[in-house]
Amino acid sequence: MKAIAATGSPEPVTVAVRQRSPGLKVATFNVNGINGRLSVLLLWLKQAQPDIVCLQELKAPQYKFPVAALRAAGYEAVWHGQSRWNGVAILSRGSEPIEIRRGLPGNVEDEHSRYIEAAVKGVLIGCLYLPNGNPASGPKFDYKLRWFRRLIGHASTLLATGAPVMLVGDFNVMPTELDVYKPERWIDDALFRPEVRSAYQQLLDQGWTDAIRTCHPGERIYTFWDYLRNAWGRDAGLRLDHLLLSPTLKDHIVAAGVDREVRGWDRASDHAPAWVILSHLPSL
DNA sequence: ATGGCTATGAGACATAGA
Repeated sequence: MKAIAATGSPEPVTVAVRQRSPGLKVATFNVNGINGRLSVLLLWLKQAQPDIVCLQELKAPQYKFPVAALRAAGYEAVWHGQSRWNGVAILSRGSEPIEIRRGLPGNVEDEHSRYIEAAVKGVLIGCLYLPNGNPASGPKFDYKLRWFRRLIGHASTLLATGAPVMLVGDFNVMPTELDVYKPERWIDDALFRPEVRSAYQQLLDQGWTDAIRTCHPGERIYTFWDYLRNAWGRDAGLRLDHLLLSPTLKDHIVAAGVDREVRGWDRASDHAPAWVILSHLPSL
């Protein structure tokens, strides 16, 4: 809301005017333990003021999600917790996300909490935490590839709806050499293996737009720095967290980026938040 | 190649992360 002084009035009259929205800010943040990281998350929410947030690696069972603290900060949430590992959530500022599904179709045996989907502020949001897959090769790598196949299949059905959709989260993939501080060191890693990069490319080929890369072609941008070996101090980073936009949304990109400084905070996650701002959409 | 660090759940260390 914005106060407008009506001209000609004897006194300033406050008129409620719907402020022109600066746009819809959608962010993703692998928090690496939502309870251990709560102070960092709340401070970042206050500073960054995202409208929609996808969280990964909650590392908390369903009942330990800090719903009250987030509500006090102005966010409603849907989440899929899991004890110790994984866990994903979608936050929405000032409105209730409408949960559409949890878990990807294609394997009822898969009990990892790695995907949740909700309708939020007129956009369909798929929040994902793709398996790490190390060591490659092996059963974990196979699981990663199978999970990726299921994601690609579901992504195509989402696109077929024609709705404004975003696939947002920790993809555990560096898409190109530009996304790795030292590509030759990562050739055989599950995050950079050709099969995985090619799967990511297949996703883009369906018609998805990588918001951060599109806004910053040719630029070295990272979203993750290992806790080990002073990776943050050396800027030895990886770009793992991505925001993919359906064709309807890509023409509305205003800006995209990474809140790098958050990685330098006390008790930081090993990931930094990444975000995109979309201009006002007709449907919103 | 290894180990370095950090989280969780447990109440020591095992396991996963990337």
